[in-house]
Amino acid sequence: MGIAERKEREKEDVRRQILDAAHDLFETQGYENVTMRAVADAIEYSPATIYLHFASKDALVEALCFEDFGRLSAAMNRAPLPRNPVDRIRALGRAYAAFGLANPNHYRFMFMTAGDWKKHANEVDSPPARSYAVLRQAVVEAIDQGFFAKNDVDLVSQILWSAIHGVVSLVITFKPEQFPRAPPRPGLVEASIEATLQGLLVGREDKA
Amino acid sequence: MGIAERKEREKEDVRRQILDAAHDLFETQGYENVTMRAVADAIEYSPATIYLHFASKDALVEALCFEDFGRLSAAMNRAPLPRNPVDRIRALGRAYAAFGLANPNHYRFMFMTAGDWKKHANEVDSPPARSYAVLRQAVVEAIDQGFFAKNDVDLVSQILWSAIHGVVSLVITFKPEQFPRAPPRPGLVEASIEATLQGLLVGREDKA
DNA sequence: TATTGATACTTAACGTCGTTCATAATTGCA
DNA sequence: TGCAATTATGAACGACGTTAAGTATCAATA
Repeated sequence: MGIAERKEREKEDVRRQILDAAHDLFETQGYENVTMRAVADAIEYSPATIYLHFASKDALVEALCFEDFGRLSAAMNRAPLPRNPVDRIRALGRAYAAFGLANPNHYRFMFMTAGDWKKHANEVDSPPARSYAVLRQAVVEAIDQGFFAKNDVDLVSQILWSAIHGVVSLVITFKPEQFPRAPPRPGLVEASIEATLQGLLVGREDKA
Repeated sequence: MGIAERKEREKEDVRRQILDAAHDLFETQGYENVTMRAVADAIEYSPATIYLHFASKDALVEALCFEDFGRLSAAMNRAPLPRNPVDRIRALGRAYAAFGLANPNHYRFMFMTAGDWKKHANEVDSPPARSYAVLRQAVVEAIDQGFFAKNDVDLVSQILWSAIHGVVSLVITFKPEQFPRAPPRPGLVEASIEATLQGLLVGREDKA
C-alpha cells in the first residue's frame, strides 16, 4: 500500500507549500495582504486548490499561527525555567513579550481580533490555553509558597496575563511616533512586569 | 447671505445623517459591517454621496470615533475627579475601562488596529492624546507628592495605561467562554488597577 | 425672463476580495 | 481497456471601497 502513502505525502506537500507561502506573506505583509490569489500565485496553483486543503482563509491563517505559537511553546519548555515561581513568571513574561513583538501579525491575529477561530481557543492545545496553563501553574506555586496572597488563582493569572498583553498590544498597535506624547520608554516591558509583580507580592522587599 | 448659510446647514445635516447612520451600524455590527452601501441605504442616498462628505470609509469611522471619545473626555472632565492623585488614577482607570467595555467597536478601532488614521493620534486633541494627558498629569502629581518613586513620568504613565488597556482589550477580544480555563473573574478590572498601583507605590500600607 | 455656472447627487463601472461550482485532467484499480 | 476517485482548474458570483462621467437643481447674473 505504498501508493496511498505517496499520495498522502504529495497532498501533505502541497499543504506545506501553501502554509509556507502564506506564512511568508503573513509575516511580512500582515493579514489583509495574505490573499488567496497571492498565495496561489506563490505556489503556482490556482486559488481554488487552496480550498482543497483549507476551508477558508481564516482556517489557513489559524493553522499557520498555531504552528508558530507551537514553536514558541516548545522553545519555552526547552529553555530552563527558574524553579522560583516569581522568577519564572518574570521569565515567562519576557518570553511572551519577545515573541509577540517579534511576530506582531501572529500576535494580532491570535490575541487582538475577534474571529470565529476562537471557538477553539478554549481547547487545551490551543496557543492561548497552552501559554496560560504554564503561567497559571507558576501562580499556583507562588501562592502556595506564600509569595502571593491567597487569592483566586485565575484572577491573579489574568492580572498578569493582561498586564503583559497590554504592553505588547499597545506597542504593536502604535508606532513609536504615534504614541501620545512620548514613544514607549525603554524597559517598559520589564518595568510593567515588575510593577505588576510587586503589586501582587505580599512582603515586598524581602520576597522579591 | 441667508442662502449660503442654509446650504451650509443642509450640507451639515447630511453629514450628520451619515455620521449617525454609520454610528449605529458601527456600534451594533462593528467595523466590517459598516458598509458604504449600507450607510447609503440607511440615509437613502447613493453610496457616492458619502464621498462628498468623507474622504474614505476610514475617515468616516475615525470621525465618529473621535466624536464619541470626545463625549467620554467631556464627561470625565465634568465629573469631579479626586484631588488625591492616586485615587484619581483609580477613577480614571475605572472610567477608561467602563467606556472601552461599553463601546468595544470604538475601542477596537482606536486602540487595537493599525490604520492610517493614527497619523493624527499624536495631535493634542486626539482621543489617545487627551486621555493620556489627564493620566500623565495625575502621575506627575503622584510622583511630586511622594506616592510614587521618582521615575520617568512617561514610563510610569505607560505602565498604567498598558495595564488597563490590557484588561480591556483582552475582554473585548475573547468572549467569556473563550477565555482559557476560566472566564474573566469578576473584579478583574479593579484588581488589575490595584495591583499595578500597589506595585508603583513607595510605602505601601500607609500611602494607599 | 432666459442663461450661466456652480453645487449636489446618481448611475455605472473598475478592480479587488473570498469563495464556489461545473468541468477537465490525472491516476490507481478492476 | 474501461471505471471511479481524486486533484486541479477556469470562470463566475456577490460583496466590497472607490471613482469618473453625467444629470438635475437652483441661485445669481445678463
